[in-house]
Amino acid sequence: MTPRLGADTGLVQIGVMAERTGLSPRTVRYWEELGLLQPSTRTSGGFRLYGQEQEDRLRILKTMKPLGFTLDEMRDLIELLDEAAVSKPASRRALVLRERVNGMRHEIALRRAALLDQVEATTHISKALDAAVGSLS
Amino acid sequence: MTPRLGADTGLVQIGVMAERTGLSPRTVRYWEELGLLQPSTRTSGGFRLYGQEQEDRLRILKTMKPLGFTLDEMRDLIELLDEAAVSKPASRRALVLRERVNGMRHEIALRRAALLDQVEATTHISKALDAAVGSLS
DNA sequence: GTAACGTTCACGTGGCGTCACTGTGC
DNA sequence: GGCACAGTGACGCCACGTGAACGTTA
Repeated sequence: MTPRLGADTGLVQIGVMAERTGLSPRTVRYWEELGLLQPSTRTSGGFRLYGQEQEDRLRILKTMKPLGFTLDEMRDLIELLDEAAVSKPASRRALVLRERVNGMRHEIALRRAALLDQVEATTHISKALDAAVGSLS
Repeated sequence: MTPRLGADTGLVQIGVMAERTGLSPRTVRYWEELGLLQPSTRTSGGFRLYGQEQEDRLRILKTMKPLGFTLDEMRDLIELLDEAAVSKPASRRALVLRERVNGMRHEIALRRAALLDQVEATTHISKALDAAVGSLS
């Protein structure tokens, strides 16, 4: 009588979701605690259940994290996108959101530039290593 | 009678060096504690004195840090380069060092690839933001 | 019955910042 | 001799987790 979790719902428990996304269950719970995602529902016994939407979100988060955003910033961004998705165009709210999204884009452009600088730096270091190897040959 | 620190020696105290390199004195001392650099000498009273060589090293370290290396890894790299600089070519030691340098280069290539992936990721996120803004207009 | 899940709390780590107090030096 | 700067040592902090303990669920 307990509803099965199988193919019908497409929902999985935290362990499966963790495995799929390459995160630890512990980390998923931690991110939830910070407000980055909610399980789509829970079993009557309290087990978290996740669907495709959550998996997508986890992958996005996992991708964004190494860009140097803090988890709090990522939560803000996600809230922003969620809100934008349901906000009426041309509303006053939409104006504010557009403003904030532009701010984010600027921020991201800065990170991007920083990343490119760092790529540059790797070539410098490689050259230093080449020089070191050169003196050994 | 106390030796002057002025133009003759070119040596400066930690505060000046910190300012020059954009690091805090605390950071410079901390890096020393981890073995990343030594002051070229000290005053009789114990003040650290730094020269051009240390400044160069600090700049290199500062550049490398955002590439995702830990300070310990950076210390290893520096030791490696120092040793390579004084090691006889064609010695057995040189062989080992060349090996390790190659390992490092591989590691750096991996970081570089990761950085480029991250640059890619910024464009994806930007697109997501574009879409969000688009739905608001 | 056992593996996975739940919560809560504490601890660890890297990389410094920040006292607090003492010593140096121009 | 005054005042900024330097020294050491210890503690604090932040972000990001990772156990450990102990009970519940599938």
